[in-house]
Amino acid sequence: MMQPLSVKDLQPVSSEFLEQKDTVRLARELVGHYLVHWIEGKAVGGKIVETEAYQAPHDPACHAHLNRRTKRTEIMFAKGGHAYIYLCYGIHHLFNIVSGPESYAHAVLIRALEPIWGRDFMDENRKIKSTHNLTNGPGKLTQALGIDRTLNESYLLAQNSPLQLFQPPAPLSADELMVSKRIGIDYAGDAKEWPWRFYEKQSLYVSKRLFGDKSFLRHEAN
DNA sequence: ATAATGATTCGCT
DNA sequence: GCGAATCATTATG
Repeated sequence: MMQPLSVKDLQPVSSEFLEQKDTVRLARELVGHYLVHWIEGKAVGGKIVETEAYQAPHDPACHAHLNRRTKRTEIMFAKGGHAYIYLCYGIHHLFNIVSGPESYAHAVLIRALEPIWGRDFMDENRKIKSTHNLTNGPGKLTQALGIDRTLNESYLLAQNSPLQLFQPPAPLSADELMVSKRIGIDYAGDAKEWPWRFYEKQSLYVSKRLFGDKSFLRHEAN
């Protein structure tokens, strides 16, 4: 059977990949990639299984809607590969990968992860029993990985970045992927219907599935 | 299994 | 002040 996947065997992503202008496509393609937070030389992270695209200027759900520049949104205008991490509901740190060329305020929210490396560290951070609840949500995964706003604005492609992104050994095929509307943006009018959320169909580590997969729900209850 | 609610801080009007 | 790209807990059927 397969050896456990080692970070050493993975290729970092390219700057071209993260600077592509089509951020919806990037969000789709990032599913299956690997995110690592290096903590005292140890890898903590896993496979990205759920993402959402946010794209100024025409996306009302994007913090930089209409290209509004504030202290908070400024980093979204940087070139792809920077981290945009902000505090949500006063409690949760949400991790985004800034994307597109410089001056394009685009980002991909990382919503769920399949835990692979540093499980002990994650368990300790999360203090929760079920492994299915470790990283299946944008606030949960940052807590598990120890990601907070001290890492805001860091550049993931820098030589010794504490946060790194790696390519999948093989790309995910189209039939392994699901598309849905984005979550938690009811205030965004029309845009709340846009199909800009992507997740791995059979993953047990997705935050919220579409209607109708009863067999999964039974599985999840364990 | 679904619904309601409190937590808690920051950005912005 | 208001509301937020969320989550855990509690209550109820």
